[in-house]
Formats: sequence, C-alpha cells, structure tokens
Amino acid sequence: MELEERNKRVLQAVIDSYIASGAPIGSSVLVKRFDFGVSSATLRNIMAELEELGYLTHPHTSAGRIPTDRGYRYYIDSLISVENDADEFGDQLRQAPPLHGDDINDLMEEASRFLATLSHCAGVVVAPSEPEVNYRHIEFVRLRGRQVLIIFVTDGGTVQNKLIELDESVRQHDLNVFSSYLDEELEHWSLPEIRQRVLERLAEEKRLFVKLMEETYQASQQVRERESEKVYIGGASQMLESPEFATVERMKALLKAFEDKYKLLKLLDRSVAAQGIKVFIGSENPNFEMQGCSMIVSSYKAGTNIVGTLGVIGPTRMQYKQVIQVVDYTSKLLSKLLEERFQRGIER
Amino acid sequence: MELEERNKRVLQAVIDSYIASGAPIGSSVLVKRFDFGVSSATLRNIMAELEELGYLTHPHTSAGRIPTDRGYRYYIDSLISVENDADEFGDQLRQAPPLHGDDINDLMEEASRFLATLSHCAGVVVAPSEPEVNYRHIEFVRLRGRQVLIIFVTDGGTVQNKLIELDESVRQHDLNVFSSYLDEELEHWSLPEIRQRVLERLAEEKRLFVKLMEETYQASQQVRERESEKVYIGGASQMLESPEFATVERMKALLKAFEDKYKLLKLLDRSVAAQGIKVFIGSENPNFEMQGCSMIVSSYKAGTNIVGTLGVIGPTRMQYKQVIQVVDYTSKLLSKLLEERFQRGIER
DNA sequence: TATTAGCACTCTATGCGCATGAGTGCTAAG
DNA sequence: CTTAGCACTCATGCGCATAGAGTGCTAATA
Repeated sequence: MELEERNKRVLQAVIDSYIASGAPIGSSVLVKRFDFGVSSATLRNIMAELEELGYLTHPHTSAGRIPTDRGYRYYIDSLISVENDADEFGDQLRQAPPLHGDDINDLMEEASRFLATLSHCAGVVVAPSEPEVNYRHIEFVRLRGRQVLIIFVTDGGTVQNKLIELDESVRQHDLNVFSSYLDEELEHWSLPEIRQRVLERLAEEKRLFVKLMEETYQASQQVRERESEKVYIGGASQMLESPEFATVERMKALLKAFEDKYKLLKLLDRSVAAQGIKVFIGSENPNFEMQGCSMIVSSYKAGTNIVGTLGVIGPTRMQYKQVIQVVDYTSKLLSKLLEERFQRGIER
Repeated sequence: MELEERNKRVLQAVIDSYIASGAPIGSSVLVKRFDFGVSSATLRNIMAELEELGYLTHPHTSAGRIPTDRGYRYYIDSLISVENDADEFGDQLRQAPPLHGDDINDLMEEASRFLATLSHCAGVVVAPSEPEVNYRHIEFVRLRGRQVLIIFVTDGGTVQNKLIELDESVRQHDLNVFSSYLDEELEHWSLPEIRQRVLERLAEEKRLFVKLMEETYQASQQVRERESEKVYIGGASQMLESPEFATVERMKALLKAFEDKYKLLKLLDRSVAAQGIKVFIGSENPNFEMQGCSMIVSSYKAGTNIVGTLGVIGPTRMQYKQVIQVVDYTSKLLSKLLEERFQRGIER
C-alpha cells in the first residue's frame, strides 16, 4: 500500500496542480512546473502506475490526469501536513474580523458565514445537541385564559419556549409559586429527577402542580427536539462560484440537499463522536445528492462538554490545506468564545 | 391606450401560450390553437401592432413573439380575472395540507414552504414588524454574577430575549421585585411610558431600578431590531426548476439575492402599506439582481392589526393566475390562523 | 378599407467534415 | 530503469451547407 517516495511526490504534484488549475494535468505540465529530474515519458509511466492503483484517472484518452476520490483520500491522509504555526494563511486567518454575537443563535449564524467567507465554500454549523441540558430557570407566563407560555433558560443562557394549553384556567400566582419551587429544586436536580419527585411526593395532594409538571416535562422534550434540529448554513452561493458547479443539474441537486437540512444534520451528527477534523471526500458521503462534494467537519465544545458540529461543504476540488485550517481555527474560536461566555458568568 | 377587443384577445392568447410552453409564439401556432377566424397573415399584422405598442417583442427576426414586461403588466391588470370561486385549482388549494405550527416561527417557516410547494416558486414570509409591540410580561433571570437575561413576552406569545451585563452584581430577589412591578405597570402602559415614569418618579431613590429600567429599555430596542429582520424563504430550489434559470449566471445572481435577506426585506416592506395583492414584474423590481423575476406579494394581519408581508418570487414567465390565487389564499389562511391563535386566548 | 395569399428574406439550429493540438501508450534504444 | 520517438485517440473549434420556422411586404381580393 505504501508508495515509492517519488510516486508520492508525483501524486502530490498532480493533485496540487489540479486543485490550483482545475484542468487535467498532463505529463508536460509536470515537467514544466516541477523539477523531478526525469522526462515526461517517465512521468507518464508513473502516472499510469498511479492510475492502475486507483489514485488517478483521466476523463478521456487524450486528456491529462485528475485525482480520483481515492487519490484525494491518500492526499489528505498521507501527503499534506497542516502546520498551524507561522504560515501566511494562518496569519490571515487570525486577522479575520472576530465573531461578536452575544445571542447564541446570532453567534452560530455568524460562525457559518465566517466559515463560508474564509473557505469559499458553504459553511455549516449545527447547534449543540445538549443531550443533558441543565435548565437554570423555568418560567410560566399566563397569556390568555388557558394558554400558558413556558420559558426554559439553560445554563448557557439559551432561551427556549413552548406554548401549552391547560384544561382549566390557572392564576398567574399559582404559576409563580410553581416556578419558584422549580427554581429551588433545579439547583440540585435535573428536570426528569424533579418530575419524579413531584410525581411521588405530591401525588393527589396538589393536582394542579402535578398536571403542570407533566406539561412542563413534555414541553421540555418537544423543545429539545426542535432545538436540536438547528442547522445554520452560510454562503451557499459561495461554493457555486467554483467551476465544478457550472452545470445547472449539479447546482440544483446541491441546493435541494441544503434545503433538506435534516438530512444534512444526520450526516454531520454521525461524525460528532470523533475528536478533531474529519474529511469526507466525494463518494464517501453516503446517500447524499452531492457527487463531487467534500465535507470538512470538526466538533466544538460549548462550556463544559456540550458539543456541536461545524464545517464546510465544497467541491471535491478544494484547497484542502487552507480549508482544514479554517475549520480547525473556527472550531477552536467558537469553543473559546462559548467557554468565555460561560466563564464570564462564573467569576464573581 | 385601450386596445381593440380583438387585439386584446390576441395578446392574451400569446401570453397564455407563452406561459404554457415557454417558446416564442408564432402566428401559425395561434391559428392552430385558437379560433380567431382570421388568417395567420392578419395575426402577423396584429402582432406587429402589439409589438409597436411595446407589449410584445421577438428575440430575433425569424422567431415568434414573447411578452415584454409591459405586456405582462397589461396582462395582469386588464386581461386575467382571478375568480376565487369554484375552479379546480381553488379546490386543489383548499385540499392542501394545512399549517399547524404552534410556535410562531415554525408557522412562518411552514407558510413559506406552503407557498413554495403550491406555486413552484420561492416562498417568502416576512415576520410582522410590530411597530408598536405590547409586551405582556418581562422577566429577569440572573445567570451568573453580573449577567442577566431579560426575557420579553409579547401579547401574541412571541418570546424574545437579550443577555445584558450589569456593572454590579444583583440579587435575583431584586430582579423579581422589579419584574413584578413591570408586570403590573404593563397592563396600563407601554414600555417607553413606564420608562418615563420610572425615570421621573424613582430618580435618585432607587438607583438599581433606574439602571435596570434603562438596560431593559435598550435591550427591548435591540431585540425589536433583530426580530424585525426575520425573513423566511422556502423552496428556493423550486424556482430553479423552470428553464429560465437554465443559465448558471442567473441562478447564482438569484441565490446571492436570497442570501442577502435584508435587501429582500426592504423590497417587500415597501409594499406592506397596500392592501391586497401586488404584482411586480421583471424590471419593475428596482435595484434587485433579479432580471427575469416577478414577485407576487400580499400582506397578512396578525391579531388586531399587526401586519406582515408574504409572497412568492418566481420567473417572469409564471402561472400568474394560479400563483395569485395561492398567495391570496395563503395570506388569508395565515391571517385566520393568527386570529384564531389570538382569539383562543381571549375567550375564557 | 380590412383581409388574405404568396413569396422573398432573415436568422437559428443542426449536422458534417476537417484541421488542430494536447496528451497518451507503446516500443525500441540508451 | 530511463528516454526518445512515433502512432493513435479524442475533444475542440471552425467553416459551411442545409432545413425550417417565422416574419415583413406586396399585390390581389372582398
């Protein structure tokens, strides 16, 4: 499986050139632009060998070589090294205008645009799925008659809300009492635990509260579901700039995929578990109408260990080295911002 | 300015045919498909006349006629009649799956997809701008240290929130006291009025409350700004189906325009004032990178008289008659839903 | 005076042939 | 193992001829 050193260098040269130019790379181009110390004929032999192994292909007999998905995979895994330190692009990255949204939704949207701008691809951010949310505060507001608005505030300052309808009318005072009760309990227990306690202890005694607790619990489930489906996509039109999407068919397919955010979410979520950067190349994206697309994703931390996913989707032929840096940088940046947000509250 | 009856009918025939087929309409097609009782030569003369007047044009000498924007305008204003009653499309419309989101944001998004699906265009819904919001409840939640989350609940059940940072730490108890105070006052006064009262009456006496009031007021302004920028776009890829967007350039321009939601907002907002359906054809859309696009918009009421805008954007060559029905139906549907939402609360 | 038939004209779209050039694969010599 | 050389393939672009659609105009007609 391990290639000869020279062949590696040729493969890298082909892929680099192809990424840069977008046109199939012939042996003569390699001779002109690189110094392998061999003739074009030898390069042809090497390229034929690389094609044999499945790393390269050519669109027709008399055309130059282009990388296959497998070739890109090898390129990512073995050929490029991403040095975060001290290269011009890294500096450029650090000089990018920072994110500053104080609302968490704004922040996510900003981050997706940030990714898009710097990578010239579509930026995608999936909001933290928060499997174990700690609510800090739960508030009930009586709207009109039997309508009650439940407001959930998480530790991180995210606010979610859900409108419920009770069987009977209820006084705001009772709601306040219950809210205070919940607030106190929330310091020690999670919502499911509190629910358990209420069900056990209050049973018949305070029907209203039991009822309210049930409604609240269900609402929190629903809210969490809705919340966990949040996908932010920024700069989708960015990636249409690249010539690979010059055909209308492809563009349409791509946009359809973007509109079906849920599919995207599932795809991205699968990679959440892994730490660090993951790269999915072309056909490696399963059941996704995105032939010719690559995804570069990373996860980010929010506060303690609540984790979301973020990344970019672009043409298979993209500037992997730079884009990987962008994704890495952004995930760290976002983690830091969320951490700060968290800390800023704790101290004092 | 008024055309002869026969010429009108020819113009309508040409536009109808063109909308149906998408190809330039020649005199022979008209003879075949319609029964004007005249020969193709006469029709040629009539069409030449209509071209003279600016209603038709032809892409090159030996091609059939296609409508100009002016032609479409005349078509909309004078030629088509939209009977809401008893036609098959109306029935089809009423059989469409209803909207059911209970959260107001969900509802808007659903509505935009509803529009898109039924019109085969991109659906756009602009959230009510609520120039005079009546807050029903304002809640303060102390997060950590000096961070306080302000939660605004409007009459309609919309929840908005904003994180602020105070100079000094504050106890939740004080926040609760202030919140109760506000709640009582909110029944009689609007937020700016309350602010005025607090500033006048409490002046030096209770510095914390004055401070809090100021912060709350500012936050409410900011929140309103953010909220009023909400534009929901559904099914943008729908409209790319039509052959007019077969060129990549156009598609890109269009998508860029969609991404810049703010521009769209301003455009749509301008037509809010008018009641009923408005149709903007092609070049009538000012400074909008949407050559070849038409917009059909209407306004909807939410509760009493808070008003939003909704509509579709599609190719100039669209099924105006049907799409106008769709937009009309949707705006009424949404108004009704919001009204119900409002009523359901009031009764008991 | 309005309509119509007829015809020349224009322009597009399509297909074919051909030349060009890029790039390969193969072979035989170094 | 490398290289020079050569035949071969294929996409691309250009020129040209042709077919067909549709018009505009003119002269005849009702």
